[in-house]
Amino acid sequence: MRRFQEVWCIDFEFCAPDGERPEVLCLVAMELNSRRLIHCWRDQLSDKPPFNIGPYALIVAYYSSAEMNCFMALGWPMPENLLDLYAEFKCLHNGLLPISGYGLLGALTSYGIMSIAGSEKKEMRELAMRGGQYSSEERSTLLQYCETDVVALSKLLPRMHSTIDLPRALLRGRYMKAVAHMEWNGVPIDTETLQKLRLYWEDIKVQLVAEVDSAYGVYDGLTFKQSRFEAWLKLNDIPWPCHPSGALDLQDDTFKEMAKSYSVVGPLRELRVSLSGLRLNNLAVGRDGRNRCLLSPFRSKTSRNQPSNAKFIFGPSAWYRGLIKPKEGYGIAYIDYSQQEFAIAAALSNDPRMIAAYESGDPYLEFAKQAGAVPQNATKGSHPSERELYKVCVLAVQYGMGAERLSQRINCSVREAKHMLQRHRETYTIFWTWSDAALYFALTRNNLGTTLGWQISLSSSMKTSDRSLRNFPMQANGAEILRLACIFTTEAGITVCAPVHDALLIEAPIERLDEDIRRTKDFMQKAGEIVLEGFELRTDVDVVRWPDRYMDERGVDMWERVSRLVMNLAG
DNA sequence: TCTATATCACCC
DNA sequence: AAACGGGTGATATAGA
Repeated sequence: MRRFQEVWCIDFEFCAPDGERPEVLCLVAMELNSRRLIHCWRDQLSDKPPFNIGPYALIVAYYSSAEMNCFMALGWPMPENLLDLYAEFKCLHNGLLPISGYGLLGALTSYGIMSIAGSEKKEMRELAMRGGQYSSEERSTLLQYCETDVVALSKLLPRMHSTIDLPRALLRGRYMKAVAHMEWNGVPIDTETLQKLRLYWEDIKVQLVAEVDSAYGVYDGLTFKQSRFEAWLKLNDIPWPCHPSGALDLQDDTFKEMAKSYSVVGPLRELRVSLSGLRLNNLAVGRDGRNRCLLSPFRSKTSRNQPSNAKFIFGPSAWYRGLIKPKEGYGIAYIDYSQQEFAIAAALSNDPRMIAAYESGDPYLEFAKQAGAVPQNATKGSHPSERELYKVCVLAVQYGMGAERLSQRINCSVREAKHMLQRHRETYTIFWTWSDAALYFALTRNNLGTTLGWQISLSSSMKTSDRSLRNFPMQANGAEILRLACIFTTEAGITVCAPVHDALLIEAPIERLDEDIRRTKDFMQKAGEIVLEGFELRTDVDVVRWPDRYMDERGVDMWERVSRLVMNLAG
């Protein structure tokens, strides 16, 4: 901290309706050396911050993506150095489950710092979210509350600072700035179609149920009644698999299996699949037609973002992505890492055969070759089913799947599944030795971390499975890599609409799109090289130019089906 | 009628 | 004891 002449703890109050950019209400800031305190209601804020944000100043905040969004709303440049105590607290206590959570109050509790009650905080947030005009009394209440958070921060920092790894903390701070950019940009949505879907969805569902359920009578309105289904099964003399609890097993897989022997349940299955999902009402789309929501950085144990599935366009089934559509004159590109976790495993373990498999361009087929399951000259076209099996096997290993489950998954005997998993062990012995060592390290040190310092601590109260620990380096380093990619791209002025775990959605005017894709791919590769000591990750890209819409291949059928029904209903 | 739990759907 | 990593969220049913 010595290098900083000024250390400013800051907090904004703001109003941010679903899908909209924030509207700033007020700001409180405190400089820690001089204890200088600044209070500003929104009308007192000019076009630049009332404090130093240059190279010798440190800006400290809790969940700073919100503060950076406020900077953007005010047209302010972002601070050079940003320290986010939320990210740091989460990193330091990840896996330890602090009793009051990972919010500011949780952090304060955890360090024994007194502050306001959670109920009061909630009340104040509600007052801020109300928006509109505020009486002078309300203004001073909000400013006062805002100050309590700043005072809390000023107490929290000295308690935490000796345990903070500053260079890496500042890197996480840079990511929070990138998050603000992405939240600010949002994803372009075809609002006309969205509106129609919202308008007619209930009718579509009713129509679907009416058509299909007349033959079964198991629906009550739009809800599937387990008890009625049970009665229907009895009536038709169909034995149905049950859970250990005795309840019917209603998984789609079970329906699929049963439909093979009892074709009469087929249409019911299709109906259930169609009705599942569609929660368009919560999708957070602003008046400007952009899908915008909290990305919730660092929320998962592996530090991935965890935005709300209901609000985020990449949350629900893939067919919803048909709603993503660039505005006139623009194009978008979805750029994702090819087999990212496999590559990370290869790079970190330095397993030569695994590296060779990745570098072949088709790791799954190459694994099948290395395992002797297909001839050396096999191709994706000549051995599609074998490739698929070995693909599932690779993914199974990444998640620590056992032979039992794998055999169900690929429809083979347990013996055969065991054999496949065994071949993975034999083919990638170096990887397995490394994975064993990582697990041993984690269990003896009660801690496991990434190249750039994200860590999980093991506690007796929250036992972490071996499978989680073995998977951690892949997933958490993958998250680090994507964070770096977000930092590089946003700082270079590329419009990033959203991060999706191993992918970025970017947007550009059509004439600049190819150039921005090229630059993004370069940045993504560079990000991988930093975390993986020079290992080169590949990326794939899907490009869409106005007036086309984005379409995920898994969603084509459902999209077309829904579109047809909407068209009929709209007349 | 509300809440907790179980189960399921979906994503990477 | 079970054995698929990390998640969010809707829904059905059971229990208070």
